[in-house]
Amino acid sequence: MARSQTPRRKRANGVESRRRILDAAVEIAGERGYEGTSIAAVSARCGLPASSIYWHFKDKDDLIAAVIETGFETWLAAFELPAEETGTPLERVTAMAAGVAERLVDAPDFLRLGLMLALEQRPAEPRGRTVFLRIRATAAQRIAEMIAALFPALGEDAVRSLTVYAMAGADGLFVQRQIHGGTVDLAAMFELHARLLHDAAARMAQEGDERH
Amino acid sequence: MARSQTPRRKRANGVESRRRILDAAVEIAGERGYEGTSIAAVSARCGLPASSIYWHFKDKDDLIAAVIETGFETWLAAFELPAEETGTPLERVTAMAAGVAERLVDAPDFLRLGLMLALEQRPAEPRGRTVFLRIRATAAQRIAEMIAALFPALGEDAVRSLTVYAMAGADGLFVQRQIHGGTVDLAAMFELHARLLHDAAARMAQEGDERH
Amino acid sequence: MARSQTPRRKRANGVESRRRILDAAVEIAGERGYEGTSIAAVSARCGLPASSIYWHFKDKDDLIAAVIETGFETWLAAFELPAEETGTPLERVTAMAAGVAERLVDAPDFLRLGLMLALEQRPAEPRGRTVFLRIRATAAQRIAEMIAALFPALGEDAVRSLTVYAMAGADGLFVQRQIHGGTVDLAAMFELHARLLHDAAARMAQEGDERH
Amino acid sequence: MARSQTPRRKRANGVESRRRILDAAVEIAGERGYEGTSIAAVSARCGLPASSIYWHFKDKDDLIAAVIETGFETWLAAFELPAEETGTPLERVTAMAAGVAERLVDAPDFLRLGLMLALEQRPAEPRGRTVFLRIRATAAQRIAEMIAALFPALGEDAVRSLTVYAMAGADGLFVQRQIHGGTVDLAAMFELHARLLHDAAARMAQEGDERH
DNA sequence: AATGAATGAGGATTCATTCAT
DNA sequence: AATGAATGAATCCTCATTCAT
Repeated sequence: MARSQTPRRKRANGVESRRRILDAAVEIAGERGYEGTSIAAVSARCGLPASSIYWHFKDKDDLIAAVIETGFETWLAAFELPAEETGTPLERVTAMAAGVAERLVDAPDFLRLGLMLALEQRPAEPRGRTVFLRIRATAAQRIAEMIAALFPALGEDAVRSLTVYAMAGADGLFVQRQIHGGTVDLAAMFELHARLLHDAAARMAQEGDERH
Repeated sequence: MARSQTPRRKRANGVESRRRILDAAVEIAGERGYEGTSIAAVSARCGLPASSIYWHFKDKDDLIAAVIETGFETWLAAFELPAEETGTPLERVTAMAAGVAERLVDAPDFLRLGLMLALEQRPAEPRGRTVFLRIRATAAQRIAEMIAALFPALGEDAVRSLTVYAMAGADGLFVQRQIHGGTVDLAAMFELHARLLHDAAARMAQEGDERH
Repeated sequence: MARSQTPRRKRANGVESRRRILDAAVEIAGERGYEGTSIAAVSARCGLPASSIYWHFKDKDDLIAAVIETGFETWLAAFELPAEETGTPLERVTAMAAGVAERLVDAPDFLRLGLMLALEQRPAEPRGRTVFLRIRATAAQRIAEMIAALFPALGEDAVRSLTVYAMAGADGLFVQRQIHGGTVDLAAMFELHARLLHDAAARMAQEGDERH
Repeated sequence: MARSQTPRRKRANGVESRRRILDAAVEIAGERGYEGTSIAAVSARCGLPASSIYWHFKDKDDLIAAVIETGFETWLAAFELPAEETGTPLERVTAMAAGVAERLVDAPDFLRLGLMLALEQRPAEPRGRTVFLRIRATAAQRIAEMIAALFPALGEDAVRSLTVYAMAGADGLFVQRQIHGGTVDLAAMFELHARLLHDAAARMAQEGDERH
């Protein structure tokens, strides 16, 4: 009985701790990249001793990978899929782009980290990089399917090119936002991106048609 | 005569050494980013002891900044400006894009480093980041001027948007290339980028015209 | 049971380790001063790796400050206060001086370090210096009170002068001892110091009296 | 002829350079002690490259020793010896003390350095320390002779004690001045010191007399 | 008389990680 | 579930010194 007087708190709570560590880690890693993220810094920011971090994660690599994973999960969870599959192709491409733009505005930490990892080219690739690239690949797959569905006349190569261009635009606009901050109107830029992609797809579809 | 037989143990040659250090540093920093670049690694790759690196550069920060600076200089030097200012706007935009694409293929180290620095958001900003952003800003200025010249009907905002989009596309395509390697046909993608930019500019110019 | 045979490689014991580090540090710093004290040397003398020192102390500055602090504490603890407040002024001053002389003989490391720190005049003052000066200031206060109590006729200025002279004599004799070693009979010299101080105080008190 | 157009300056001038180096070195060493004085810092303060310092001085030890030597020379040079050997013993002791006090006020760098060296107790004694102690020894000799001359009745031991006490007072007051700055009125304190020394000598001389 | 360049040893400090409790 | 203590390897950088010119 005397025991339960000091209530809850400090009653070791794994889930909570794990979350706190991850929260601290995204912030730091999103600011400073993989190497710039020291366990000591994460420990300082989350208030748990470094050794506790090792109770929850095998090693730094594991921690960063988890950051990417859960970061992506929460990012995805925020998406309310438009579901209704109606409207002109332009409308649908634009709607999609608007969704991405919206998500991009306030979840930059995990994405920034991901991009940094993606740019690195070191011999022993961090697992977080692999995870991030896998996620990107499935995203690209999704985009490719959408393009193919909206413009059935497009050949495989055209779809591939457009997909690459679509991803590139998203990455690039994200980078612009990182660099120039609020100055860049992500919503407007993504609307432009959607429009240009749509026009390009439409033209390519037509050209492809004519050729046959 | 007999004297010059042994090359006399490391004849002091500042310029040469500095170059060797910078060469080693771009490679490493381009692969692993700022934090990932250890002075010891640079020392190992260039053959000079770490303390010698500090003769040529005040600090790691100074070294990285110099890497960005000279990296950009050599990058620019490789550009053969088309000079002849003729052709349709589309031709000219495309030519410009082709030039950039070409440069992007084989000078990725310094650019990758620059992008990584740009993405970082640490409290004490590395000087290299500042330098890189300054360079980018003048590049953006150049692009804006070109767009304004080719499409005089465009308003300020339109030029700004198109410039951001142009830079974003370039960054994004560079990132795609880093991630997917040779799979991405930079020349083709930049041609597409140029075309879309041109079409967008043309349409905006027309819309602006009609409004008045 | 079989288990506890090997003392299990360095059983963690914070308090013990901290003490060992401090012990090693006083010795070295007392011999060579602040800059002359390398963490590596301390590590070597106390047997703990350098990195362990940093578990116990934030920095070298922190370590040296702790050396001064605990050095002074143990030094003070060794004083058996005469308690009995009787005897002629001369007897009491002499008793006090004898006590100090005694302490000065065998606790020179921490004091030598303190004096060296006090003499330094570098822009970024080591924290140990501040601590040492604070301690000295309270010691001086104690001396001033004693003088004022024994010679109530003395004015403020006279007390201040005598206090400065008392401290100066102590410092100076300590220095002589450091330089000339056993040759200097600290006990005798401090007895002389006490006598002269007493005479000066007595005369000043008398002069002050006559003036009114 | 064309040669002498750019006049004097930079016309290598050994004496000048040597002086600049020494000036820089006293300042720095007087602030930070032996170990705290880096050749690089001296080089920065005097404007000559580190390698030039090695042209004028064999090594750091040599430089510091030279600092002590020349520091002492200029210090001594400033003394205008009272020469006239008249007056009561008290007057003469006081005059001497006044002279020392005066010199002590504005030449603290070299003395501070000397004291720091004297306090150090490291295995490999810097040559500067030896030099400083030698100088002190001759100074002590001078004092002893003066005391013996003024109080012929004093025995050897008494002279020795008084000499030690005289030096100790000077050192201690110097230290007080270093610590408390202008607050300490060196002139007044040295006058007190002289008076007390004189009284002690007089009494000792009398006691010695009576004993016989 | 002077100096630019170089260099190995050592400086303080931080790193990721482990382990006994 | 958590943590205080420890640790070897690595970090950046400064040190005193040398040497060819």
